[in-house]
Order: sequence, then structure tokens, then C-alpha cells
Amino acid sequence: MAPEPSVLVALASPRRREILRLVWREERTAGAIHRAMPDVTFGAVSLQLRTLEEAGLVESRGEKQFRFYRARREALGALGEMLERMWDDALWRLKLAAQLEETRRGPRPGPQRAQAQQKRPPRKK
Amino acid sequence: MAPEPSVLVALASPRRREILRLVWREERTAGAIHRAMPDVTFGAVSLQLRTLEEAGLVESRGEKQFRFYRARREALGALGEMLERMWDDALWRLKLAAQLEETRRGPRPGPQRAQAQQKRPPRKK
DNA sequence: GGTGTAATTTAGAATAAACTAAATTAATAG
DNA sequence: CTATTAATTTAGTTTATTCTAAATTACACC
Repeated sequence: MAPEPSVLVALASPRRREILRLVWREERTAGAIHRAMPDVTFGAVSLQLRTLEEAGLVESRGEKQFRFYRARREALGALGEMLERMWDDALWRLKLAAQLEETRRGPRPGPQRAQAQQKRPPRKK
Repeated sequence: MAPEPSVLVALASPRRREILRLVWREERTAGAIHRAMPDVTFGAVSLQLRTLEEAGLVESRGEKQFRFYRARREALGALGEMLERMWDDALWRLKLAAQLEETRRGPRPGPQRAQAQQKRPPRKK
């Protein structure tokens, strides 16, 4: 399966990836999705849902006055597995950070090797 | 391998995908890349190359006053195969269109089923 | 030193994307 | 029909990206 460019565009936005993750394993209404993202308006969520649906990343069904959205995982193929790894990694990193925070009793400086800002020359040799 | 978000952002731009395709199979100098894209300035190409390199999609080496760029295919994994399919598909579509154009002797109307612009209601049922 | 070629960088302009607030549409319940 | 809830759409603003033109850096050669 060759992805349409619109898929790549859709996945480039953190907001859209967040929405996609929310409907990855279970369908949710537009409202439930919005409630999970309190920092943005309902309208904005609706627009992003449209973008995701037009890219074929989610599909929806209407029931009563609700609209349920879910990810079209099967349409994503390997790209889907990649996203899952990405989300798992992020979780893992969060956990690790929490552990570090907890283990840190008293001010332990630790090795801080700051990456020096480099102004790269047109060539190295 | 979980992709960094920066990879997804980098792949969302048609311009950057074009550059990536140019250095996919063989390395090229920044100048050669620019020559293959006459509609944009050298400076713009250089900026996009930087974005691609920071995302880890290309790497470069300097030689004389030149800088050679090449895709880091191995770093892309399944995403790389997807891009290849995408490019092949695009080629295939171009070829098909050319054939159609050639075969079309005289004005043959053909079945034109225009997609009606739909203003979707919040629900269907 | 100076000239030519290659590439990068900067500042600012043009373009595109995302968001908000308000208006609108749909359906349900009374 | 009216009120309520859910969602979408529109118009306009904000923000981010992409581009250009000009200046700058790097290297080779004379």
C-alpha cells in the first residue's frame, strides 16, 4: 500500500496524532475526544477530525445526535505499528522520568553534558 | 524503531520529499539538487536540507567546496519502503496518463462522473 | 592578497496552517 | 413548536512554515 501524501501531512501534526491515539483502540464521540483535550475548542477538534477522515486515517458513524470516530488501523499498515511504537516509547520515557524523580533523594547533580551549539561550516574536511 | 516526530514533520512537505527522492539512490551535491529544482532558490534548498538532516533523514559529507547529501535509508525502515511505493505509484500514474493521452485520438468524451460536492450532515441515520 | 565557485545564513515577505468565537445544522425530548 | 445537546461550519485572527534576496563563509587556484 502506497500512502497518499495527505496521510503524511495528517500525521505531521501533534494534535492530530493525539486525536488518532485517542481513537486508536476504541471509538469515541467527537465530544469525548474534545473533553480529553481541554486546551482546545470543540470546533478545532472537529476540523482536525475532518482532516484525519479525509486522509483516511479515521472513519466515523453517526448514532443519535452523536458521531463516533475510530482509527482505520488496517488502512495504515506498517505506519500504524510505527505510531504504536512511538506512543509506547513516549510512555516509557515518561515512566522513566517519574522513576528518576522518585529515586532522586536530595540534590544529586549528575553528569550534565550539554550539547554545545555548533555553527556548522559548509564542509568538514 | 520508533520515529521521532521530527521525521513525520519532515516527510509532510512535498518539497522535502522531492529532495529526499533525489538523494535516495545516490548522493548529490547541494548544487545538483538545486539544479533539479529550478523553481526554487539555492537558499531554500539549503534550508530544507538542514531540516532533513536534523530529522535524520539525510546525511552529508564535505569534499572540496562541495557537500554531498544522501538519504539515510537504513534509518527509515518501513517508512522508506512506503516512500518508494509512493514514488513508484506516482511514476506509474504519470505513465498511465501519458498512455491515455496518446491513445486519445479525437475528442472522446468518456464517462465523466464528477464527484458532487457534499456538505456533510452531523449524522447519517 | 584577489577571484571564482559552492554552500550557508540572515532578515524580512509571502503563504499556509491552526485556532477561536459565533453562527448554524441535526437530532431528541418534551 | 421550543429547549437541549452534539457537532459542524464560517469568518477572521494568530501562529508557523516557506520562500526570496542579499550578505556571509569556505575552499581552491592563481
